[in-house]
Amino acid sequence: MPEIPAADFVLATTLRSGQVFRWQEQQGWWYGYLGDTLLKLRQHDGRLSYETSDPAFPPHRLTRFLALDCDLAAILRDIDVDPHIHRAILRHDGLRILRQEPWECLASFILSSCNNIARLTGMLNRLARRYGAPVALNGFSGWTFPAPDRLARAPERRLRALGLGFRAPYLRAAARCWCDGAVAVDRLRQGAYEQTKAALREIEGVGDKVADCVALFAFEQMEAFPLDVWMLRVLQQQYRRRRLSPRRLHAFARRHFGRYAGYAQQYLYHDARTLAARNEGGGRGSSSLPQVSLRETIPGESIHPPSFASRCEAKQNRGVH
DNA sequence: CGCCAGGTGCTGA
DNA sequence: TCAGCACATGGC
Repeated sequence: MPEIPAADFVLATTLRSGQVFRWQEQQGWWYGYLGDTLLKLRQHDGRLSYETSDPAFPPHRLTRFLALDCDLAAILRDIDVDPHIHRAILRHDGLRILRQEPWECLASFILSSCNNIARLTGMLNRLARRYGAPVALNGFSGWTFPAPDRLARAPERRLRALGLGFRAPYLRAAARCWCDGAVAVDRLRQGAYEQTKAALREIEGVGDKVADCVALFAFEQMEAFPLDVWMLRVLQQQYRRRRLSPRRLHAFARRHFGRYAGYAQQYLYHDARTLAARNEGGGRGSSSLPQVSLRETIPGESIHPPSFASRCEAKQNRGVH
């Protein structure tokens, strides 16, 4: 069985940190995809054992995907600028930002909007089963993620039937864009962050947040700082930046953390989510992060404004019957 | 059963 | 530049 060195790295933390959604652990092995290759990984003693469905799969492709060629310690030293990020680093050291296949990354994060990871995983797997290709490795079998031209041709109602909801037309539009060659994929890795993000935002259905995710997780733009509801809460509560619009929060975070802001984001994001999970068992709203909305909670105020999602539903219900 | 989920595009001020 | 709104659905 092939192996590669994997120092300063924690596979499980990395794969569970919300960058990828179709990897799963089974009997001590992690199964997932890199492009059309099915991979099987296990970490032990600072090394990584792996098998693949592709006999010609070169080891350096795995090294690249897992970003094992990066000096993680140096990156973490660079972003370790305050007590909050320091705590997150101590808790999740070994988490690395992957280098994903751009198309699957883009599609995944388009579908992530107003969604939770469990359901997103289901949506992606249903898409793969319906439009992808079967692939197997030892006892494990699955489907590769569909190429963009397959999804560009898929009727919107078929996509909706897979449970994509209002994201279906966004995904289709992005698939068309991708096929049309409207996206200069090769350039996105090279250029400056602003250029990459602007190019991604040209795609219909891609806004600030998804563009930052794809820039960071697929195009090695380490200063990209995806600002989702979790990070909004972190910045508002831990960093006491209330009353700032999302735009200004984003600018603050990039300034505060610098050239590896994306790494800081990922550590803070993962820390907030695992903290929330830890608090599930205990009190209800007693945990530090949940319950606060986009805009503001005034210190000492007992009433929280309604969250984004509940406001969405209130609107909907009003229109019913 | 109600709350929430790694948002985006459009509109009007 | 920013707030408010519609958009659909299921996991927990």
